[in-house]
Amino acid sequence: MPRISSFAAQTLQRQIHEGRFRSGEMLPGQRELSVTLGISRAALREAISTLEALGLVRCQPGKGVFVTAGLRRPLAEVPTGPLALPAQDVFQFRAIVEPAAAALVARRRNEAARALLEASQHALETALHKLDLVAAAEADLAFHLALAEHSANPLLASVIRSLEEPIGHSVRLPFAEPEGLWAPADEHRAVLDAIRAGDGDAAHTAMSLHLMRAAARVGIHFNAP
Amino acid sequence: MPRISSFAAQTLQRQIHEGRFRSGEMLPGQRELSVTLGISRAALREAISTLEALGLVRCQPGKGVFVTAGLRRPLAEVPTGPLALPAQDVFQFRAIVEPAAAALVARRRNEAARALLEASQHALETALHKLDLVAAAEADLAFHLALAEHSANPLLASVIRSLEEPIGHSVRLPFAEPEGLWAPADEHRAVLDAIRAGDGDAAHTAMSLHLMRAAARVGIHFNAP
DNA sequence: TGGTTCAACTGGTCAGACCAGTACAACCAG
DNA sequence: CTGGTTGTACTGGTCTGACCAGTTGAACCA
Repeated sequence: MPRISSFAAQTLQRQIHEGRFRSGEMLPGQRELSVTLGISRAALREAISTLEALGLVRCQPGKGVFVTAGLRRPLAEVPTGPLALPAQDVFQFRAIVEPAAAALVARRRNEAARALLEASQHALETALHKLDLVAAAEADLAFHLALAEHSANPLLASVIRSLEEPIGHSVRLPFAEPEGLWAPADEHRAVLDAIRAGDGDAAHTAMSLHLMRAAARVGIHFNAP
Repeated sequence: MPRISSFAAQTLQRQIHEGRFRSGEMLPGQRELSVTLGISRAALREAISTLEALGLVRCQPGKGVFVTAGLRRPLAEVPTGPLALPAQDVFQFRAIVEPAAAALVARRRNEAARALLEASQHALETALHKLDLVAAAEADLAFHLALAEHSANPLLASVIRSLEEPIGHSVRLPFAEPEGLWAPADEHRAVLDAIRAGDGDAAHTAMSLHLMRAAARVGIHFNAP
């Protein structure tokens, strides 16, 4: 890693990500910053050129260097809490990402993932037999989270994981309706069957159908993606 | 536009894309090049920093500056992204959420959204005409962000917004390839046409295709969701 | 009070110097 | 002749200190 300017670029990048410099804020002056970093202004300016090309900062002659990097708060920005997000939006978003996750899991044909999902499914059915709705909602959520976790896409997994709370809420909603109590379990089974068969398209369809029906059960309709 | 180093970066970009300097070749020495361009070496070096961040060029101390644009190179050598996310995962995730966002925008038939997207498209084409890759990548990213922002789903918008940097990085990658420079603009136009027509399915397909091709341009293939 | 001026910032550019690697040719000892 | 050493002329990387051109705001004067 020889190259002071690269090092400086990485340092600034990290500090921007860590929130040391926030979006829209001005960086310290180049003269001051070069002293702080212990490098010359020329090297600093090369680092800034790199950051500007990467779209993290923007220079304005006579004014300063401003951070333009996006607000780095994926989770904090999403209002969590049951009432913060319209259930319709949550269902719509889930209908976008979860079928994709199901399809990815199916195509992976991963034994461990399959076993975990079957365990969740078993827990859900057991809970329903005992009419333990709290445990059922828990197992239902676990199924969806496990699916995301084993999609082999870290981004997808992390996004769904970060939405655990609103998803948990939307999962709980249908259990408040006495009729069709077993519908979620049946629909999960369809997803599971497709995964067992390694059929990505079928898993996608099954999960899509599941979400659409779950939403319908609580009187929510959304535009299918 | 007053900024010698930007001008130099654009000039070199053009010369690389026009074949004045070919892939793998060494650029003239910085001292010589600065004289040729009529600027100081410091300014030239800032321009080279920009090109290196864009992945068009690679500096090797003691040897020279080499053109890497259009070279089939391992992904590891691609300029390091802000988050250390594999580009393949980013493209796969984008291929899940962005087509859905495009479809939602198309079905909304919102005039303001359409105008904003067309402005981004115009900015992209203008930048490409000037071979200003920094501005082009910026306009490209703006198009994708605007799409998410006007999907009318706050969750979708927030998730994509929070991934601005990895997305921005994956958007920049293809611009380092000299061939198919206009492909992103053409593919965006297809998406825009579908949105104008209010055809959600067509928008979904067009965006899906765009992401698949953009990934293919940098040698990345992922399982389509 | 209102307009002008001035000084202290900001980033942008420049010139010239030096260091640390690389490459290669010339050289000299075996 | 061969093989290793040395010298030298390149390369990019860094630093210093200077100056220019905008921006800003306070001090000043009409």
